[in-house]
Amino acid sequence: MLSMKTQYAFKALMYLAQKDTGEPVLIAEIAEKKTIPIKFLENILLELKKAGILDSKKGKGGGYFFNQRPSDVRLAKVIRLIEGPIALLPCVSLNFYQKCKNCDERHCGLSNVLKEVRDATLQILESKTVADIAMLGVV
Amino acid sequence: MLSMKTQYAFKALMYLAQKDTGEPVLIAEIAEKKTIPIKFLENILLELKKAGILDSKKGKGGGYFFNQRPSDVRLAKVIRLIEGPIALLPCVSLNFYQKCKNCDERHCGLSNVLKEVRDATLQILESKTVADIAMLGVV
DNA sequence: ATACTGCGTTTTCATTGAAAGCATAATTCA
DNA sequence: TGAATTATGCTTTCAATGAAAACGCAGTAT
Repeated sequence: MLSMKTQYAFKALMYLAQKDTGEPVLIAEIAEKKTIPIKFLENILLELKKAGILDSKKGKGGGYFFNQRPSDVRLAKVIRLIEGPIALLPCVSLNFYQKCKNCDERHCGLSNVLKEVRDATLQILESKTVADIAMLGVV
Repeated sequence: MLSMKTQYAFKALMYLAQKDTGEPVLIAEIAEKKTIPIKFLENILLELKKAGILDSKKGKGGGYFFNQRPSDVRLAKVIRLIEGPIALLPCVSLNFYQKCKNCDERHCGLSNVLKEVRDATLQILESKTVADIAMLGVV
């Protein structure tokens, strides 16, 4: 299951994408509209900024806005950034690989199956973007 | 990512399935061969027993053994039992459904995508069994 | 200059994961 | 019957993580 943090990240991104105007949006506004604890949200938005997905402006008229186009932000990227590995085991992860003790991966039936799961999952999460999930939200 | 507990559960099940002989196997033997903390393993095996997957016998010559055939134990069942929901969000889970606040699921782009992920995942985890992953392990 | 707004650092609190300890119940075998 | 063997039940512990709250600093517009 995705953590609260990741869920909040998606809600914030969807909100920004739906507002559509390129104008900066206040953290406080996102927090209120999406009922996210404001200090927690600050953290999340900062991570998204450091990853190059969002950018921000301080002072009056400041706030957060997209640095990349929402249609360029793949869901897999957001999940890896906020949540961590997508795979179900470390020894199956592409981006966070770690060898698992006590199992020879070449012949481990479990990791073979979980690789299939990973690939099926990634095929979806790498093809869908923030723009996709924001559009459906508006319907 | 799957918890240690779930990984241990799979290791134990694979070990039992590979031994093949219907004879009871000591908790201590599984714990040693698979380097699993013994008291933790006791708990796990007990859960598997309560779920009807394994059975046990006390006293000399006792231990754990399969109650169902390994080829009847789907991976999805084990994960749901030990780990919990397979879906990435509660509002997308079949077996552990919970409504999520602040989002109308019918029109939520995120939950729509995560439903696709869930279905792709389940298609694999519902079709593979303990027997499958145990066989590959022996190759 | 000052109000506004994001940034940084630290602390807290509750929950969960991952065990360890110890006593009890069932079974076998001598 | 009794002792050894093995699983079961119940409680406690310990560390890590998730989810925040507190407080103050830094940049920007007017």
